[in-house]
Amino acid sequence: MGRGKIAIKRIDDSTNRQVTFSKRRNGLLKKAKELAILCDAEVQVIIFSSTNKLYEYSSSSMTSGIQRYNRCKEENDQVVNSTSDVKLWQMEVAILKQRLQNLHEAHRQLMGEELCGLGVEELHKLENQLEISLQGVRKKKEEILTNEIEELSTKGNLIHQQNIELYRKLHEPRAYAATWDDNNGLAACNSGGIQAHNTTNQNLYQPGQRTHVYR
Amino acid sequence: MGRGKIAIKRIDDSTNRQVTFSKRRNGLLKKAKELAILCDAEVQVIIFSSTNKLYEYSSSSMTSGIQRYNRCKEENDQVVNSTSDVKLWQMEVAILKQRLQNLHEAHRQLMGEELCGLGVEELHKLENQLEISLQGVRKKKEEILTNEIEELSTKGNLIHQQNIELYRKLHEPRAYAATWDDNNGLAACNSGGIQAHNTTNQNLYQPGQRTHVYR
DNA sequence: AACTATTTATAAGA
DNA sequence: TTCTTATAAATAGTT
Repeated sequence: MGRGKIAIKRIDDSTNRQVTFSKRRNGLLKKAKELAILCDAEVQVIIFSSTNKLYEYSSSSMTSGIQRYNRCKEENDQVVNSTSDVKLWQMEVAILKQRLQNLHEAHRQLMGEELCGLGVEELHKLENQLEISLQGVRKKKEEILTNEIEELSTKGNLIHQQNIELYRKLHEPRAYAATWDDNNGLAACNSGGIQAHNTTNQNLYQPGQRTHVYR
Repeated sequence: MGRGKIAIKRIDDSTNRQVTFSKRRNGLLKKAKELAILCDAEVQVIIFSSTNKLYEYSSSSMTSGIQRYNRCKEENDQVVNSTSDVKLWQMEVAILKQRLQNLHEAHRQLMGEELCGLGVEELHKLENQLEISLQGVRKKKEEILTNEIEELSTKGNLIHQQNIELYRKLHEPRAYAATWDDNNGLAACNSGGIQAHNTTNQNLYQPGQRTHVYR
């Protein structure tokens, strides 16, 4: 309809395309409106131009129209809902809050709080879990402390060896043999390092407490 | 456009309306298609007839078209409302996720897992906490069981009393006074209820075990 | 953006 | 419904 007939395929000339878009877009929207009014129909039209501009017509509200469409399709009702992004984030928040609450409750129970809702069986399980936890923690601590002790011990021995070496060199001109008393004197010099190790060791074995073995 | 001009208002004659709907619906869909092809546009059309029949056209997929529409609408909202809702919800999600992660880590440590990152001091605190928890749980359990025992005991006594009463009534014609032996006989009859109570009580105070009180 | 020759859509009738 | 056809409306190309 016009001075000449055109084939229905993409218009190459961009100016021409833009003009035609403008004209036909208006035509389509007008016809949509007319159809809705004349025939008592519900009509929605969504148009995006090639430059990503949005044009729309809806005989009712676009949202309700789309919802009706979704209902009719009986498909992804939720996903395509009109206020989609906000709703999705809100859902995510709700889910996270629920998870947080559940975890929080479990956490408080592990802390020995909020035990009112629990029965004997549940308390029993909780107790077992706590004992397992305690075992794990104590094992880990022991491991760390044992390593520390070993390290310090090795270091102490090394220093001790060095002392013996130094002592020997000091007394070389006079005599080569180191006596017991000499060694003793050296050990006192080195007390700092060894002391730390001993302190740790003492803490490790706190005896006679209600809670036994490795605090 | 036709033999005569018509006013754009609802067509009263239902047959005429139906026919016009059919014709114009096809026209609209055809024009929508043409617009999309000619002008490289994205077009969706949704039409519900007055008899609730659905007709549609979409140059791409209806779902993606509607989603694009939603996204576009939201962007416009964001321009109007600079501190957009979506951003706020996203922030909330981020905060909740962080909290969840922290709590989760603490939880795992209370379960005696993931202890590698902890030092001796932290392990020590954790251990203390677990012992406190254990105390709490055990106390609670003991409380529940004690109550249960008491209840059973009361019930047992009540039944015992009833038995005495019944026994007395049974022997009424002969004599009113119940002897020691008589009572003893009754207690034996009632042994089931009392027995349960005693068993529970014994379990409660298991002495000299590493894991004491009700496994 | 207006104009207008033509094409297209469609109202009414069959 | 569908076909026909006269006519209204839309619009392609032009200014």
